[in-house]
Amino acid sequence: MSETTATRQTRIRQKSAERRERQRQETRKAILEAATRMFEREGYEGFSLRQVAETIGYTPTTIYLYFKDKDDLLFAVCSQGFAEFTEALQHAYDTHPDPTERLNALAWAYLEFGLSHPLHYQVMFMQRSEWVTKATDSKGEVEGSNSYTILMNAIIEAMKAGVVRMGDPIETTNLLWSGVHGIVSLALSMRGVIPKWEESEARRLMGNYLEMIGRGLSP
Amino acid sequence: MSETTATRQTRIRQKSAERRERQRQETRKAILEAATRMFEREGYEGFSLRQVAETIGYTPTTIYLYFKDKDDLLFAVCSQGFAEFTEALQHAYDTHPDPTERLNALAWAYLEFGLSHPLHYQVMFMQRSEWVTKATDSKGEVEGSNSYTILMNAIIEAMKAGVVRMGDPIETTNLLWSGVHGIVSLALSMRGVIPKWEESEARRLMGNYLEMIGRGLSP
DNA sequence: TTGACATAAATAACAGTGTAAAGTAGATTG
DNA sequence: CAATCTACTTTACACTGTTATTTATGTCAA
Repeated sequence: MSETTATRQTRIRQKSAERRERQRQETRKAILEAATRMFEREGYEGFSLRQVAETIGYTPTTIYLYFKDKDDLLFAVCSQGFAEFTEALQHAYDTHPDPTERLNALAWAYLEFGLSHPLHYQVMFMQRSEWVTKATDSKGEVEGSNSYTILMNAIIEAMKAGVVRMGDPIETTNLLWSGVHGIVSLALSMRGVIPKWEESEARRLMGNYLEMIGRGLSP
Repeated sequence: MSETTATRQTRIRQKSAERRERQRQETRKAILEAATRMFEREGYEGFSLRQVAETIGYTPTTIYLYFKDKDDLLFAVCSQGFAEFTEALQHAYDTHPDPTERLNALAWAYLEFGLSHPLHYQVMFMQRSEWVTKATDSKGEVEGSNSYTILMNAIIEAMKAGVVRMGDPIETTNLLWSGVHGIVSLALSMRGVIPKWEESEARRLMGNYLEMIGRGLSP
């Protein structure tokens, strides 16, 4: 009997540990969600640890039990952004078999992500761009699944298909990347500053850009 | 006699007022210079009003007698950056009569400014891009003397000369602008983050970009 | 069941930040 | 000489992120 009680006790103990762990992940998730809402409302500069804590009825210091510091929390918020971004590109990649259309679709998806997640985009690629590597590293992603490599693969295939002139794939990827990044970052920077720079202008610019590199990159 | 003393007094009073005004501008300049040094060392996020005050032996509140608030001081720092930037572009414009070379020179000057003034560039065009208009407005510049218009004029002339295909000058300017901005901002964001992205990579990328748009924009 | 222990959360405190209101020596002026 | 004006400081407030310390609360073995 001592044996059965022993096993029962260990079972209970394990269940208990599981439940505690589950609860821990739950409050962690609650903090993260509150932080995300907070970030999407206030942006990078207005993001405040204490306010996040307040909205979910915790003391500021409690957050430190679940995240190393403010940066760590904000990075967790951004990680979701990176995941969504990669997913958007991957979807564009998967749904367009034709090499040329695929490249265009990737550029458009890139733009749409930036326009629909301006705050995320800005912190991911402008304010805290050092996180781009940290994000892909921490998720242990294989080479082929991060956003940069998706773009590069599309370019390599376009080269193979003979619709893009041959050359160092990395250089060409950087060329395309900096182009779309320039359009997106400029659109986000200038929206509300220069009247002309609404979303429509960003889209027209992207159209012109794709048209131009269609000529400039053709073999 | 009362008249001569009266005029003498008024003269003295005026000189005194002038001297006070001169001293006032002097301390204002001292604050601005300290702020500039501070900014170039600490960057946008690390920029602190109280530290600026400390380095020049003033109380924090004194700065408010010369600048409206922290933002106003930082904007004054940036204004110098904008002036230098415009000057660099203007110089590139003036020293290259050939339309094609002129466009290339403008792009290279743009890149060099960004690489040699990374902190200024980032705050001017990435963190606080709303100041681009404020800067040109406050200086009361004519249409033709700000950086954007320099670029556009170069493009208009390149179109007239038949080396760039006809089209809406504004659209083409935006295309070129977003391209070089993409290269510069990405270079600054990724320096130190991705090993490959040193300055040399930015320059190689600019070379490729100019080569490509040479084909893509040719008539 | 009780006493030791671990875990979660809160308190208190520190060193910063920008900013506004009130006070204070010293020059300027009638 | 007294009043006023000017440049500046002192004081204070409401924030910020972060650390060390306490206080409950639940878990666990004897």
